[in-house]
Amino acid sequence: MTPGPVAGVATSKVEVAYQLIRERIVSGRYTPGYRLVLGSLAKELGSSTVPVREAIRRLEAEHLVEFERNVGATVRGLDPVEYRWTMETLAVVEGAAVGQAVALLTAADLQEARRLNELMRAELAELDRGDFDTQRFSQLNQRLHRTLAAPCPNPHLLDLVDRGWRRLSTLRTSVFSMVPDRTHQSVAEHDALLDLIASGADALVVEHAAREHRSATLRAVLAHEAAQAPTA
Amino acid sequence: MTPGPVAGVATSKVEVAYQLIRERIVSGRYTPGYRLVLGSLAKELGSSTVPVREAIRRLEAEHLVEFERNVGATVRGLDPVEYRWTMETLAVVEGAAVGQAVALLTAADLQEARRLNELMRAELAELDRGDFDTQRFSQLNQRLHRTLAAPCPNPHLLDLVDRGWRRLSTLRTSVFSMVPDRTHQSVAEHDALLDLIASGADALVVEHAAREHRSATLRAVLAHEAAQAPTA
DNA sequence: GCATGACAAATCGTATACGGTCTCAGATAC
DNA sequence: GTATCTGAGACCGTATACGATTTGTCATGC
Repeated sequence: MTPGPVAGVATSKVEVAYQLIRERIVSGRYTPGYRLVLGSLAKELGSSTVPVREAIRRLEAEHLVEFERNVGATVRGLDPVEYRWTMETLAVVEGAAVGQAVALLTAADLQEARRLNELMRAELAELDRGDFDTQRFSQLNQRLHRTLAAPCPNPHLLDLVDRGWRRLSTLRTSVFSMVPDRTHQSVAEHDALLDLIASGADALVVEHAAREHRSATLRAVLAHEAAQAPTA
Repeated sequence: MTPGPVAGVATSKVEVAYQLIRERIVSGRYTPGYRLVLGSLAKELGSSTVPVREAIRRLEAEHLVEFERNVGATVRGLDPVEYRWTMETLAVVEGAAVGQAVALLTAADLQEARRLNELMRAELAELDRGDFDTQRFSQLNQRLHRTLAAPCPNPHLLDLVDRGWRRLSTLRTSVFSMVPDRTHQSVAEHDALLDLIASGADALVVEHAAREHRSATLRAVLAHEAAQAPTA
């Protein structure tokens, strides 16, 4: 036996199923409401339903899927209310993570963050030419945020930040395509945040700025929603 | 079949196993390092290993148990490092929750909090008589904290707070019995925090105070540990 | 006496099987 | 035409079974 020469056995079927399903949710292949049928997934993975079930329960714990007894699992969407809770929580934990990371940020980290923001700015220049790639912009944005939070020494906090990002990634459309105004503001706020860090500002001040940066996005989205559907 | 007349089917075996094991961990019956053997638990519960396994994986997601492939699950302890990460994270999320709750706190909530703190103070008076009940003191402390955080409208945040508390409850000995000094300081800080809230202080100020209150406990424990075992 | 290897027991990981529950379509009564 | 009932199909929940992996023990060789 042993199909894979060495590393074949290292990962369990649960892990395989978990990675596959999660990737499909995060990448948008499975959109909110999509039904995750144990039997079908098991057949596709060449396994039984037991590992698939366990993987789905794990995704449930991360709020990526919804599970109803005797009915089944569906991909969870982010309704406006959930979006708000998630963003508020992310503002808190990401702010704290960045605040704790600031003392450990190296010059290289800061430079990388600036580079990413410049790439975002460059992408933004395409906007006038009608060749703006929202997907790429969002990806750069996330990488920048990750760069600033990564040195945080508290793994629990980083895990909460990761979970928040993952939930947001289930949104089919990027926030930046919904509220185009936020693109320019975002880049400008990144600059301000990086300047603040470079100036050696106090951790609490940086934390507050990072939190405000995310809260501002949330406020923009809420305002946009209110404008779209005034009869809420 | 159907041993229970009506409500027997409402809960799944997974849920039963989860509740049972969690209760035993939190109550201290299963101490850190205790091995959770699937077969034994299944036999005790009158079920198969499959639901027990799922329950244990759920507890793993909450960091209450540790799972190693092909080896098994053990109850997780809070080593000093883990304790620190947990307390730091709790300081952040609990602070934020209290900060968000402050605008929604009713006079009755505040009064209840004051009452609980007075009960703590009363318990403290027993300390000199050698009749101090650490358990009760800790319980009052947690109820007070819960009272202040509960009105926070963000369920995600409250969930994180709850998880933090649950992890801390796995400590066999209360912090207050380890570092007796913190008892008096804690009560005093509660008073200050309640005064701050009653004075209509800004949410950010309250948040910071709540965070500092918990951070102070962490610092006290760390200092105590350093004094106990200087050769770390 | 200590290291090394093989064997056995314990336990995990997953496939298969089957009973229970839900959903939905079609038929029947009004 | 609408509402209710009935039945079949799909799917979930869990028991059982068995192969795979780990761990500890004991014998063997140095």
